[in-house]
Amino acid sequence: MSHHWEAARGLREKGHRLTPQRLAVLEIIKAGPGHMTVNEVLERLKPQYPTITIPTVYRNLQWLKQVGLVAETDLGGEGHVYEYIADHPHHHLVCIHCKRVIDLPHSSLDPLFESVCKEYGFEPAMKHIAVFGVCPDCQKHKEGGEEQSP
Amino acid sequence: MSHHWEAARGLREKGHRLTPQRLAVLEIIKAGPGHMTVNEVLERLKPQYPTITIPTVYRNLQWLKQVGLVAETDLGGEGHVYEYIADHPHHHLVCIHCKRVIDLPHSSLDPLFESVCKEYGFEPAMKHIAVFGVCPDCQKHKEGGEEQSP
DNA sequence: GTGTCTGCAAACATTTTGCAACAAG
DNA sequence: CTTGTTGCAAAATGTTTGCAGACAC
Repeated sequence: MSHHWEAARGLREKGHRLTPQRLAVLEIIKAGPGHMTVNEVLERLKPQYPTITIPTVYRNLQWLKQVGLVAETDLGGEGHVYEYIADHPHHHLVCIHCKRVIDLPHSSLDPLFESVCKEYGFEPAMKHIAVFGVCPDCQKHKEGGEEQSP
Repeated sequence: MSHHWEAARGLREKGHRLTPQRLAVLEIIKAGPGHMTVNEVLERLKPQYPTITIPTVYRNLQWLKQVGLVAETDLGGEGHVYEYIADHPHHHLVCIHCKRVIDLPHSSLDPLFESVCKEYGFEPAMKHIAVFGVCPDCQKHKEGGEEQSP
């Protein structure tokens, strides 16, 4: 449960400083259910680190994104969401009605990425893509529930 | 240069109110070069409508988006960008280095949209998708220009 | 010990809202 | 005339910054 510190250890060699807050943010984001907003990360951090503040969370999330351990995505809600991505990139289908998020394997994006790469010489660098649309359930009851968040 | 009012006329039938500001926003966004931020729209509006304000621009942009004449996208910069889309959807490749935006025909997205539709029963509803990555030029001089905005 | 990170407070930018006056239909 | 829109001011986010003290290395 703590061998992912090794990934962080490697970062220390590269001149990065491993503070408790950084490792805590990393653990939270790794353990968390899918993606989390900055505030969700903060709330889960507070029990262990009551003194932690939003700027620190922002800075550490940016840092984690920069070193490639975390992906930042805009799922259309309030603010960005962050997710741990070690080595198996995946993406999201976001229902614009019920706000449900369906995981999309990276392979579905491959054709797009490849055609973009071959036809335009453009090298996609997205760890996460959010495709907005209507999920099967909401297609059935199109006049049913607009908002079914918990 | 004003036959696109017909599109707007049709909206009046459906109970939408056609104010000068709305038509002005539509004209600006239609004439504008590609995509524009809210502030860019506002600035271009001001010469003709010195009294127009940000909330009005926001509201009218939302309205245009709702009636399907304008697409809203997050290109990663500050705030969203808006673009006129009558009937030929297209998408964007955004270079994370030089910020250049390359147009991507809708056909490149078709395989993705179809696979998502068939395999997940999920109906994509995105008018615009932004794919972030590195453009050919920036791949060549990888240590060259990070920021080459005007 | 040095240089970076944290925490605090405040600033910032973007987007939204309440409301009185106004204009489209 | 009736209903929806405008413009103004202000608020509500979400995110960033400056700085003194603390901490990793």
